[in-house]
Amino acid sequence: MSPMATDELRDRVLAAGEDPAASVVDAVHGLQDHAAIDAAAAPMSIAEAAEFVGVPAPTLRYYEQQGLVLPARNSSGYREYAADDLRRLVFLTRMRLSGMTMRDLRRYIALVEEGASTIPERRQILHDQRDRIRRRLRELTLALETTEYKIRTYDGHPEG
Amino acid sequence: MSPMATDELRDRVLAAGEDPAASVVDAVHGLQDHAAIDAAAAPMSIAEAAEFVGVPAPTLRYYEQQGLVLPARNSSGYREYAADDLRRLVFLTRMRLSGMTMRDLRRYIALVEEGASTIPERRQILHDQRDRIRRRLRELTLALETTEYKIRTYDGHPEG
DNA sequence: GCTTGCCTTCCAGCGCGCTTGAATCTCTAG
DNA sequence: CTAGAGATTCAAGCGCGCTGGAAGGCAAGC
Repeated sequence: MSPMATDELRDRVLAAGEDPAASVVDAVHGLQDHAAIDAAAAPMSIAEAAEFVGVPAPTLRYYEQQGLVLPARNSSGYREYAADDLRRLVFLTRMRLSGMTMRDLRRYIALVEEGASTIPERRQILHDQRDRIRRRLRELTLALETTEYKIRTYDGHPEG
Repeated sequence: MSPMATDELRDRVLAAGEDPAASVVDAVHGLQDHAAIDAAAAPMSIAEAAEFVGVPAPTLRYYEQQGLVLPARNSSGYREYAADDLRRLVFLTRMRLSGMTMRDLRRYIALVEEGASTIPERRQILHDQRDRIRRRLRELTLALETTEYKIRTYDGHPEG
């Protein structure tokens, strides 16, 4: 088990709001990928974009530094996240939440920017990621059973 | 997302063997907790114990340093993992695999060593952990759907 | 004009969970 | 007797993904 830095976005995202399980995840789920973000809407500031996808603004700067999203700048040098940038951010944060590493995400985005000829490799990356998610789901299901089993043994001794 | 070090055991465990998804997890699943480990069997060396639970030997030393398992020593100072130690190791590695942090695990084990009066708090820890696992399962299910959706969009353009 | 607040860049530091290296000791086989 | 594999301790280092601080620019309200 290498350092679970990948778990942390999840933890932070979920630790916040009132409904720790639903808020961000559900909000993101509402946007069915390339739908639901109005292309004509005014671009967002970094603070607005951060709020929108549920991560801190410095994380967006970090993602930009990693080459994952490169928003335009206004005349003062401020970032302006347009609809395309927001769609990509939604994708990125979802993939991070799925446990995809920054390394793979960098590779994937680099391919996206290279054009349609890279679609086969992109598909392969997503296939692999899908398999990892499925494997992880199996692990977690087993872990859930184990935990529930243990809880039941304690429930057999409710006096403590 | 803070560093996901918690993902690393999982990754390492699953990256190894021939059947990357099944081997260790299934082996561990076979041991239904406090069953299936022969109390009368000879104690294991650190290398054997490591192999048994599917982690490197240094990790077992690390766990010991963290107070999670304290095997007896033979006359030469070598560790001897007895049945109880092995059962605990199985528990520990499963809980790590479920995403439980070292911090919580330290707390939990400390309570175990304090005796039966700590059972209510132990149960609470496991309840919380169960909730985290369930939440994570929901997230991953959503991420899986997103990934599969994306794959389908690529499959619509099989020429690349 | 000045304060307040959000923006900028750059770079260093952190938290987690191991992982590795160095130096040394012990057991087994030949 | 000796070589080699495997054990020990201690402390330092790593990889990942942010996170925070310093130093300063820009915009809006009083």
